[in-house]
Amino acid sequence: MTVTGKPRGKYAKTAGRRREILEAGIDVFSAGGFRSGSIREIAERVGMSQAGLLHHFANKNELLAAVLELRDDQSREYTNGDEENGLETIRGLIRLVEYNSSVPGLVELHCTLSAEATAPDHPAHDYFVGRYAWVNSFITAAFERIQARGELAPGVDPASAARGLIAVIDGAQLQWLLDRESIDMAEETRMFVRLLITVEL
Amino acid sequence: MTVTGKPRGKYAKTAGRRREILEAGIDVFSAGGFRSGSIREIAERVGMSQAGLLHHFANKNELLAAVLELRDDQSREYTNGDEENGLETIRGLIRLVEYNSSVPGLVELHCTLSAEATAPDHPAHDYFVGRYAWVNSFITAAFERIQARGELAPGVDPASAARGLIAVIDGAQLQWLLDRESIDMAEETRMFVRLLITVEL
DNA sequence: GTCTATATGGCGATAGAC
DNA sequence: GTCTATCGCCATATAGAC
Repeated sequence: MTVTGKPRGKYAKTAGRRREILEAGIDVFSAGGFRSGSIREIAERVGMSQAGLLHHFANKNELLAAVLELRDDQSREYTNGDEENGLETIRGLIRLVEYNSSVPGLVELHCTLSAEATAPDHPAHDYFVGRYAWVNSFITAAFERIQARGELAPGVDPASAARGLIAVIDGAQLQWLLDRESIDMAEETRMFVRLLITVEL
Repeated sequence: MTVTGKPRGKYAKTAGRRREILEAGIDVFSAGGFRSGSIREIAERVGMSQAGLLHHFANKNELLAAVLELRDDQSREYTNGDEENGLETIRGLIRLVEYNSSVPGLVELHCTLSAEATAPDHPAHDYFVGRYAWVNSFITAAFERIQARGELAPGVDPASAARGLIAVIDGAQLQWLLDRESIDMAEETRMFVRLLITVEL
């Protein structure tokens, strides 16, 4: 949605500032959630006043939307695997989980906001509902291709496998955030996938 | 921790009042989380002033602790199965998930608060860390007994199975709260358990 | 583009009357 | 046991100077 043609002149500085704000926004919303995180604190982190921040984003909701968009852009790079090969899609997902272990802030952001957003009146509710529906159909399609090659364990339904895989990933994140020594998110994910397929992962 | 000997006289009314407050607390903390939920709103729901509520609970944190304790008391009844039979313990867990489908408020409370409490400075952080550790060892022990009877699928580690089962349950709750039509929590849990064992569930 | 100042309102906690 | 009143703090958003 960002205008892409003009990153020069004084707009370059503005774009940089916006980016700084979004990074700080990830940190603050990660730790306190959206409702309790304050744009004041985000502003202080980038060394400006709260009113100064609101020059770049009309209001708090718009800032949240921009934060979510940035997060999406970043993690989408990981899912760009071979679209034809279902197993490769799943492997890409596991690589994403592995990468997530190195950026606790992003995991915290997702976990905190997705739970908060289960409330129907939350400003990110529709975003998360849509996102889960999309991810679900994406992973279901991958398992369907795996099944078509006869590599899905007998009695396993692709859609159910997708829901289960997403659940395992989210649930493992929660356990990991509560106690980082308690679980290896990627390993737990691999364990689950191995139960679902008949070939080497 | 409640004094159990004296539910008569004027204390009976107080105990009833406390209970009312806790029920309303579940509703409010479910919807808005602890940080954004206000004791003012809880008070209004039971028809009293905020100061009146604070006669029963010294402060907001103490109210949260009491809410969590009540929730624990309620769900503990479901885990009282046959301690010797590992599979029966798992079945009890699935019955609990089934029951949860009928009380969205409790699911919301757990999902919202556990995510919020991943922040180390959250007043319920220690509670959730301890609770997950306890549940984990409880379920691990169940899978160990299943394994001892030769009913665990080959190559499955009891501790890993426990972590995975907890993850599936938590993750399914999140999907269910975001879209109640998208998933059957108990069925998804059963699907996972069937992958882990070699006998009928 | 960033600031100060301010309007407006919600919060938790306490003091003290009844 | 419950209330009203109030204190002190923090929040978002806006107006207007520079």
